[in-house]
Amino acid sequence: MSSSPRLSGQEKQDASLADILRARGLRLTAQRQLVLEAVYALGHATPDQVHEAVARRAAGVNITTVYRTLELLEDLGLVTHTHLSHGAPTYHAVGEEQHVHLVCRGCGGVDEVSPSVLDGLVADLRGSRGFRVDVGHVALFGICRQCADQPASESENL
Amino acid sequence: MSSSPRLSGQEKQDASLADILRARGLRLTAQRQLVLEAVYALGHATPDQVHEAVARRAAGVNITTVYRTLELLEDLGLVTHTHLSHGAPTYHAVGEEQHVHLVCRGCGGVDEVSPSVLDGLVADLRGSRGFRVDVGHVALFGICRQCADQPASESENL
DNA sequence: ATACGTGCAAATTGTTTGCATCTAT
DNA sequence: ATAGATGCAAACAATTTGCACGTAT
Repeated sequence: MSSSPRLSGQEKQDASLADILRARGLRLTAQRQLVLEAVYALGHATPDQVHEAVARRAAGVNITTVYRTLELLEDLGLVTHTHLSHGAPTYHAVGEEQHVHLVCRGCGGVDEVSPSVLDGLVADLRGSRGFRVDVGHVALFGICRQCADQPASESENL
Repeated sequence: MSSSPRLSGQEKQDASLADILRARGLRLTAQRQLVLEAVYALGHATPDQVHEAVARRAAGVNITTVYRTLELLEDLGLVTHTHLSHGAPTYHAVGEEQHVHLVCRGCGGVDEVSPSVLDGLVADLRGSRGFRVDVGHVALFGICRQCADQPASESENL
């Protein structure tokens, strides 16, 4: 079955998923493929958003299964999650391009920048404290340029 | 209102709280004083922990009130909150010494370091993107030295 | 006196668990 | 066939809301 070295990205996903599951004595199911594909397709997503996406492809998949599957996939090292703003965890595929989130407390917008902005910090913390920053998990809160410019005048919303 | 320059820290808290509330036409209540004092005393605390602390001083204060009061105090600029690990918001007083949290995903421990480690990053993001990082809100996830050292062998804890 | 604040209970939202059934292997 | 996976409902936890009563001003 290793006779066809030409696989699409998704086929590779599914193939490695199958392998990884098999290596653990776990089963490959449609739901697990769908959840993994959804995470890849969405880039970022909360469990709820993943559920929506999956449901569009195959109605009837329970959100409970999405939770269980995300946990499993994370355990398998295929996805991770970050905590943006409030308590909403957002999942993304491991191996995706890493990025740092800039969350504006003014407008609520989320921007992304290259993790390279953290290089100095990462080296610093590692040297001084032996702490390895997980660059894929960083979310920085603050005020974006736009919100900083307008003098917080009509920023009142209800 | 600047007639008595000699006040204890707590008296100052209460005094300014009263002033700030009055300026908005809001009322000074025992609950509001207690919640603010609890946040100062605890340093960091989840709404639940604040509630516990308040309840020790005055049983019967409802957690609903704690939520509403924390929101109010944040609105007044007296406290802020950060999101550590999962979804637990932790509140702390504004003006308290700022610090960056290092959260270890291995052992779950939370360490604190001076915000000065972010100086370079902050300047960078401000220059390149106009984004003002809220230094008091930063939590960095990763692996601490101890967990990094032991080869993830017996790191299993139930 | 009067509007603001609180307590209590119920409603929400997000996530987890128990269990009978189903299915990949 | 058989252990693992899923769906459904109920259990949970955290937070919010509606409303009548209480109280700071």
